[in-house]
Amino acid sequence: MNQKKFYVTTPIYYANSNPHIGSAYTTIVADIIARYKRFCGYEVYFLTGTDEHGQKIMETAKSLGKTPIELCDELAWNFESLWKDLEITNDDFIRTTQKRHEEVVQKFVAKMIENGDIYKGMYEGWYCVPDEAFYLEEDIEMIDGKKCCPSCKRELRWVAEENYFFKLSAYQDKLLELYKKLPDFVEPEFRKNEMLRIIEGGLKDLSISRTTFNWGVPLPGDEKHVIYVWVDALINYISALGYSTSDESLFNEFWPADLHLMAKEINRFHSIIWPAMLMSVGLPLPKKVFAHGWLTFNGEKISKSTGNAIDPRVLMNAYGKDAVKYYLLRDINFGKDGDFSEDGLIGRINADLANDLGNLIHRTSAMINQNFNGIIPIPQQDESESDMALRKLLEETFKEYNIRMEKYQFTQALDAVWKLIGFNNKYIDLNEPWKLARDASQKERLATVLYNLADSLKNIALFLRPIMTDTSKELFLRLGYDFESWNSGNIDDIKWRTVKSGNVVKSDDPLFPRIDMKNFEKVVKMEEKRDNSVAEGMKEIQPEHKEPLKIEGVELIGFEEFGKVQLRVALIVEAEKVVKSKKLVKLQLDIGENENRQIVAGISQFYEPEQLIGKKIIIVANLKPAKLMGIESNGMLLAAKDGESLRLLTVDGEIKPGAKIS
RNA sequence: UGCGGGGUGGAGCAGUCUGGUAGCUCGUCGGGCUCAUAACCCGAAGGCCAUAGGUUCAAAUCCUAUCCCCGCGACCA
Repeated sequence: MNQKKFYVTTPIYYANSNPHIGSAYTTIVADIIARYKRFCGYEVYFLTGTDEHGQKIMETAKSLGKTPIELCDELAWNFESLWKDLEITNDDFIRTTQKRHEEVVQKFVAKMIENGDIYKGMYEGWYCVPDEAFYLEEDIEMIDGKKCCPSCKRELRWVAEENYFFKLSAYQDKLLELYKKLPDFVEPEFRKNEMLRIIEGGLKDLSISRTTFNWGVPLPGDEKHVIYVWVDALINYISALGYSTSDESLFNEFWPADLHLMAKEINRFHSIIWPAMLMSVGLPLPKKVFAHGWLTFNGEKISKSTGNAIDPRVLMNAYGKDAVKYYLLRDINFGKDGDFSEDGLIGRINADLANDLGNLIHRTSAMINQNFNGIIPIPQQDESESDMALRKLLEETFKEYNIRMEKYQFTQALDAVWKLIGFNNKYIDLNEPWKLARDASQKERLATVLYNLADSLKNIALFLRPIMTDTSKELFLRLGYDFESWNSGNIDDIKWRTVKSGNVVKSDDPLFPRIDMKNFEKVVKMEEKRDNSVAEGMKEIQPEHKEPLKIEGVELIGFEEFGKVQLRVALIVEAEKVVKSKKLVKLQLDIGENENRQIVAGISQFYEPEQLIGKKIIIVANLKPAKLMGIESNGMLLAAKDGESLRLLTVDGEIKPGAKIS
């Protein structure tokens, strides 16, 4: 028997910060796809992991006083334990610092070298040493006949750093061919078009090695260089399968991948660079790359700086895994950007889970209890008009559900299931079983109606199985099945009149109680989370978890460290709006000791220039100069910001400009 | 200004590729039912599909131009 195979991957997440709802989204979807495919009889391999090399990780580790591997260990653990809590069914968790991965990376790159796709070149250009930045020829400013930095006006130096390059440009035509041959290679379609435009616009060779730091995989043949993180990271998809090792059985079984899932910002790496790399070493290409959209949270973009990077566990613990998963898939059209809001989640829970599904379960089991002592009765052979309609709808739902799931259109798949749920509620009204129950001659009809309803619940449980696993399982148990019959279920068990008569229905508390908004406190409070208290709440909710590593702020700093920041009082002498800019105001400051200072601040939405003149504000006096819209800024003013409003920090009473703050 | 996404009844969205009665959920209003979680079922009101041109027998859908909103970057050091 040649069993159908399916290999699905998430990106490996960068071990630079903790998982949030965004990374959870990708992983949850991958998990649902894996579960669905298994349900359909596929042998599935599902891979996720962490990306642990690169300069950023080195720097983050340093700033936390840890070694890179200590940082990675902690963060990898945080990811792994989150997936465990979410009951993600990944088959492997790969870390790029594992030996099994690093060895494959070296072999892979060695092969690229062997095939003549890597060459040593110069990464060169006009470099501003103080700014640590390269500038393009067209951006350079000419001052006194010298090439100068457009930002700080200092003279630029021609700098050349030795690097290895991958001949990505050589794969332009082959990639175009690939996109032409497989129109569905990249989805959604608008993402494919985006990639096509990038390819058509011309591909530059990719610098794939670095010498300025060493936290990475050494380049074979020239160990001064480490391999560029992205090249390193992408190879995880095959290193996890044991490619080029003594045991290639997984690789032979599952490669090429059926689906690489990710968010849109890293689509380019998967749709252009990765296929080119595989072409270079002569391996088959993945069958599909799917780049989904971004989530906002309550309408705001998710970012660590605004503090709304919610730990998914907070929501899962408060509302239940299934509810959150249902909401994510039902309300956010997979592929496009979408908003995750707690109100939306509660709305779905009440309308769809409590009112429609939960209530259907409850009323059905209550009637079976009342009329048949909880035993699922035996139906009559005949089908009434409403029975036939129910049967027809079940068959249509089955088709629609599978078509949609195959295309990763979860919203539409769930929509179809909920139409079926809705019709079952209507079916009850059409048949009025409470009236049948009062008429002894209608006992058989009553049995049929209730049997059909129980049968529907069983089918609904199966439809929901890949997505709402706990609910599906619980529903099976309530219908008198044991765990084993649920666990061994298969998509083809979704069939008309196959629930077992004689099973004893368990009546229990409502599966999804309604959430009464009046007496309910939301888990995420927009105000509080800004000061990190979500992390506090999280500790309480799940004390069994090791305390999550805190990357952003909160850690204590020493006095000396604070002392490095020089704060001073400054008098605003002049203020003018920067032309053509939305936010910038240029300020001339008196900072005492006969010194004047120019700074540029992004506050024009909050203050008119006239209001500013004469104000005494607080500035950071020893900040590196920066260039904003071509204007030099030598410092930064302090201001308090709360959502839409912003107020400057000032001093309480008279004090000379230039006074130091300590 | 670049790149990308979007503007569809009060709210949130689908439909746009492959033109042909504008659909779903929530909300509102009216009715029904009582097995059920103040749930369920039926009905109604409410949209010139951002704007202006064009193609067509026919445009939310195709073409052109414009306006507005969001994300990233540029200017939030």
